Amino acid sequence: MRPKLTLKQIAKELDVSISTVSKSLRDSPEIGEDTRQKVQAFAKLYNYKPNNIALSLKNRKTKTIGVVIPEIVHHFFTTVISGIEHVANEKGYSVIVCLSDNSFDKEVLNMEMLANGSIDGFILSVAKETMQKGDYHHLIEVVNQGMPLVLFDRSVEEVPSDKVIIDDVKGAKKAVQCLIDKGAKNIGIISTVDYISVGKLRTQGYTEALQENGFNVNQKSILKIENMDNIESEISAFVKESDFDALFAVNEHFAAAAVRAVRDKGQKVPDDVQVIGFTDGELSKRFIPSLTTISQHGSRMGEEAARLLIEKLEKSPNEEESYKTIIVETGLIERESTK
Amino acid sequence: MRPKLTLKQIAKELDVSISTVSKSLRDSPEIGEDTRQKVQAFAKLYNYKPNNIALSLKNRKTKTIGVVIPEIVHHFFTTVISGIEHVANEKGYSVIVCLSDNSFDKEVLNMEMLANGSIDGFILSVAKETMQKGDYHHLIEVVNQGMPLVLFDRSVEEVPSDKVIIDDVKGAKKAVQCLIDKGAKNIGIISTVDYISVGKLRTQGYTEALQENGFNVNQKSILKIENMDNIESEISAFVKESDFDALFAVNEHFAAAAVRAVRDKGQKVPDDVQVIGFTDGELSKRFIPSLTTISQHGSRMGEEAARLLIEKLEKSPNEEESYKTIIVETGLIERESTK
DNA sequence: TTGTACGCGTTATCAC
DNA sequence: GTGATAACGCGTACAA
Repeated sequence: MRPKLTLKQIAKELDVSISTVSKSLRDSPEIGEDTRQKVQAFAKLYNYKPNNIALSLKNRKTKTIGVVIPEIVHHFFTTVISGIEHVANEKGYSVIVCLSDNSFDKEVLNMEMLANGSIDGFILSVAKETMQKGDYHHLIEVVNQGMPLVLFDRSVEEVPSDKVIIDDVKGAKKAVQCLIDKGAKNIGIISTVDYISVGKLRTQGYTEALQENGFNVNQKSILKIENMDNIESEISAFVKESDFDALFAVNEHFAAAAVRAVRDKGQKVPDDVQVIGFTDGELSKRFIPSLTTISQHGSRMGEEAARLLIEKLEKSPNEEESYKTIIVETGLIERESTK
Repeated sequence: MRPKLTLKQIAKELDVSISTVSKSLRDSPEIGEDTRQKVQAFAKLYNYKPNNIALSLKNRKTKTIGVVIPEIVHHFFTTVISGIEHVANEKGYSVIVCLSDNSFDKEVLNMEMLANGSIDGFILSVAKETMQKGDYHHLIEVVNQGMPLVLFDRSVEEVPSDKVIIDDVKGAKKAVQCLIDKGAKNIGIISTVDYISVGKLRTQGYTEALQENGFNVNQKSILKIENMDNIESEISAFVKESDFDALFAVNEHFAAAAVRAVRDKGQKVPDDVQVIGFTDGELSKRFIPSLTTISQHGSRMGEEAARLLIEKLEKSPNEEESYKTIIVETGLIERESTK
């Protein structure tokens, strides 16, 4: 077992001073050709790499991005991570991923842990419980400390920061309009409780789209799901209750469960009931029937968020502060679950 | 904007020495009651937290685990991350996640980046390209440097390290036996190319199970898929070619595509053709018909891997070296895609 | 051309 | 009881 090499060891080995070694490796012109060669050869031979921790301490920069997300099982979040990773690595940054499990306490804890020097900036999507409480002082705290923060997807207005979101209202309208265009008359929505911003906004888009097309909005056509534990039965009951000819689900799990509920009721998708989802994941693609959906471009959101963060990290500190909000366009992917 | 507080600043503010502050905060008995109170009050008020980077440098420990996985879109890997996160956070460790994108070069690069002081140990699943090349010297290198490494899922014998794997052969046999027990006579397997260890082992299990039951093994009943890009058409052609009454797929994407291929052929699942998958993900659960599958317990694998790693990190260095291999049992989850 | 000294933030050891 | 000093590994301004 051969432990990592340090400048000090090289210096001792070659019988020169530490700074000579350091300078040689950084190709400083102060150092003579021959010593430089010698040192570089030695370093290469024994595969010297500077210690990141020491560099971080010295430069007050870790070249690491902290990502905090509510859960990783939603395919959407994994695509976001993938996008973040992609541009981060490209620019020489590492990515620390922490899961809040949708818990306020875990979110706070994770952020404290990371904020104490481990990272240069945050990319975060707010936990469900945090939105429910409406308590954002841990977020505001980090930006006050001068640590850049980019919020994505589940964003909150109260926090002054860069944001990467999609236009949920517009996306939802797109979905509902699509259903209407295909002849739907009685459209139900399967959404989340209102304190989840995206659920609220998508419900709003649904409502607006109906109104703009001269439809009535019936509260019985709106299902708001609180937790993911037994969505099957909730959705099944909801579908049985009314005579829908189309359903709009705010995520792909809901959409898949909706299809099942329709079939359990003895109806067919898309012939009797059309179904449209939100977020384009593996499930939507592989499902039978494959699911028409509003695509959220998770990896692009991740890329944008990373770009935004790194831009802020690398700009000179005397530039004036300004917060951007990037709205990633949604798309409509038509597949088998609509006519 | 208020930057982070350091010991030095507290010392200056309170007009005492740095070491007095440090000791006070660590409740050292050498310090007088009143100064200690004063310092602690001040630190609490301004929310002092020691700088992780400085601690890492001092302690030669980062309390961070590096996880390198081939891809994150496979639901299996996300559950593993989730498991790792879980026990790591519990024991005060952070998790850095890096994606190799199944590329040898990215795997090497990521590992080098992390190995230079950023982390205390690795949890890794080998990239496809790496297995193909059979070049593991970057892995061997890190263990030679004394950095603990735990391999999971796609493990390789050549590397001396702890391992967390499932018994792929046994799992596959379980799947095939299940099909045979349910009356299947002509079973096809949809697997990956042989250099992916799990694909090879599961194919082996398939073969053994058939032989043990007195069936012939027909090479035309074995499909080995190289890349995920157009599995649909490959699987469709494979299914049309033969007259299978059951299919065993080595992951859930293959299984879902198999169901579709069967239906395209005009047959029904499970009535005409039974289908069984491997890995229990969202897709298998939500699919219609829901998919019978061999469960891989990804999050348990992650937990075991993290436990193994942390155990090694925290044991005294003079203990003798030994490598454990933990085999996580597979389970059979029967759902609608089998009779 | 090379080496010395300092600082990043922390803790441990030793001196006062 | 309190404070100065060294050390972790590195880079750099400055001195020789």
